Amino acid sequence: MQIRCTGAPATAANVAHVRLATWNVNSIKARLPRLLDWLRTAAPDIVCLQETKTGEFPAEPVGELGYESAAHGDGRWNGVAVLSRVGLTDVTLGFSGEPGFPDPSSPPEARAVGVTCDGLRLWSVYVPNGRTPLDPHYIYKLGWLAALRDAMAQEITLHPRLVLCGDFNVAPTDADVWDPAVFVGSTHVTLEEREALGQLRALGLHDVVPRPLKGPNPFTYWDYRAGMFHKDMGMRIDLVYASDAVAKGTTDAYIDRDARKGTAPSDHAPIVLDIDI
DNA sequence: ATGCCTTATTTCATAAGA
Repeated sequence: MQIRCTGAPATAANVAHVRLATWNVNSIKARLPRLLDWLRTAAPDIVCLQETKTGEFPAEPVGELGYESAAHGDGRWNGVAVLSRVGLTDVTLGFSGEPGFPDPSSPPEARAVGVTCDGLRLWSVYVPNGRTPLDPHYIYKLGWLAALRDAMAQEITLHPRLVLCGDFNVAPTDADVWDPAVFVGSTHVTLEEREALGQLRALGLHDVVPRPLKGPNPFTYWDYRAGMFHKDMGMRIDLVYASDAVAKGTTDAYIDRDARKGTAPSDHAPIVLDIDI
């Protein structure tokens, strides 16, 4: 974070700038070369990562670029992390009341990590997929989101500058999928899932919709198959939910679709926010 | 053009993704 000293009177407070990103990398191991390249060019101060898919986070190579890291991983699936070059403290792995699978009392999976970076409280989350509305994983997804809501209700009272971001595996509206008709009867678009997002927003969190760099759709995910990216047949399922203070200070938010191109991309693109505080 | 699926693992087959 850079501090711009204007020399103005004390009533005009100095403005701190931070560039924040969130990106489902679909394996940090497979994506490490692209992540490192992207860190150099996009120059984010803080990066929330999802689907790292490892218990052994590559702290050293990202450290060489100046980033501290906090990682929560459990092996083959899931895994979340945060990188920061503006400080990284108060790391919380998972949240109070977080359910597991198959039973809520099962050990929680590695799907949430909370950190504090230079006055911002951040949560990087990877919400359960749900598979289908008739699958036990769907009940798990709804229970996980309800527990997340309760945890964030506490967090926002403690941290007015709160950002909850990551892969929510829910498209907030029909405009957030390339063809709503295709998704009838599927997970990610049901009323219950969308109401769960509404419960998060009811806490005072704002859906910061990023601008696409091409075309009208703010999609963040495109299936690898059948040239979906090239036809812009995607979904907006990666979300940034920001408290008032953070949302009001956001000067830009965009989807870095270039990161979805080329050799060995993730199936998700990063969202980048520029924030003045 | 951006180009028609990818990942990790119980690895030459499977489960999972959304």
